[in-house]
Amino acid sequence: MSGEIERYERFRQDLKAAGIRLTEQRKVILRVLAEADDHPDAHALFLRASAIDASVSLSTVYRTLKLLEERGAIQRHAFDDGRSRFENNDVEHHDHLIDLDTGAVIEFRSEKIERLQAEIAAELGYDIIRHKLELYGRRRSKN
Amino acid sequence: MSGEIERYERFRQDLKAAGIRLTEQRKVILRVLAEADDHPDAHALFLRASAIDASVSLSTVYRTLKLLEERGAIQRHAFDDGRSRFENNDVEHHDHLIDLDTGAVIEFRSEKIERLQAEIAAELGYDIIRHKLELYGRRRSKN
DNA sequence: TGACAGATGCAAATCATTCGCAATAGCATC
DNA sequence: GATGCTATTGCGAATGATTTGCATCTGTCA
Ligand SMILES: [Mn+2]
Ligand SMILES: [Mn+2]
Ligand SMILES: [Zn+2]
Ligand SMILES: [Zn+2]
Repeated sequence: MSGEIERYERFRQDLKAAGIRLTEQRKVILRVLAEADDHPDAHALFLRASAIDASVSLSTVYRTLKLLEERGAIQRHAFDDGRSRFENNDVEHHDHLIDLDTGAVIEFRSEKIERLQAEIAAELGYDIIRHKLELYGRRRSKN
Repeated sequence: MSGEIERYERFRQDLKAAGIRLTEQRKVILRVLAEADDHPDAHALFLRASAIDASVSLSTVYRTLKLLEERGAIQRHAFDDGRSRFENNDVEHHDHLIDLDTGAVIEFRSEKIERLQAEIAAELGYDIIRHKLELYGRRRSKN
């Protein structure tokens, strides 16, 4: 992918601009996150980071994830498996369909659903700050 | 509410039919669940049950909740506060809007959204087994 | 009423995530 | 390039919700 380097640079700039130190460990984690095109959990990211630089600890992975989430650079998801999963936040908003058999996560976006959600909230007197839409399903048997 | 007793009876019948012992503790927990019209977590249910019968332990609340969930009698929700919340499963399917300021949980149902979800899944080659739609919002300021 | 498998309370174990703390290392300055 | 201050790190211990092992109790059915 060509976007990985830009993505990494964006992370880097953001931290630098905020006066946050760019440590070796953070660089590695930023790189791993920039390269990720899936929805890894903290442990998976720790493994990927460790492979590049064994000095990265799980604690620092957690701390960096929290930092980036607070800064809006990444998103945290809570699918039904107990762990938090993360993904870059520089992509268009989308929701997820989780394959119950394989665990595969499929992304989709429905303008209509997004609009309906806003309408429903408005009718109830609310503004939506964020939302969560997850479909859990099984591959349709082809008979 | 008039439905509470029927609801309690339904729980009772279900366990009995499955050859599961109707212990004092289970009766109390079933009653508390039958009376609940909110989305309490395990600890809240434990408090309500304890008030009726101090011999009910938190462990048994957890065990009973798991039992009822497995039997499809109650539903487990995982809103963004870390704990599981429960509700009777004998009501029409609905989704939730959570007030970020008060924690209030508002129920709603949109036929259109339900339909759209099924369509999207179908297009992706999937059948939806279950889904989760949660809106997190703030009361619209009235100016 | 008796027997016995299933259920309970309690404490200890899990599991993901966070935290305290002493040691380390960015980075601005000289 | 060396220095100093402070943020950051790794480690292990703490957390908080939930589960589990085990000795003891109790429904249920004969
Ligand atoms: Mn995604
Ligand atoms: Mn509900
Ligand atoms: Zn959406
Ligand atoms: Zn729904």
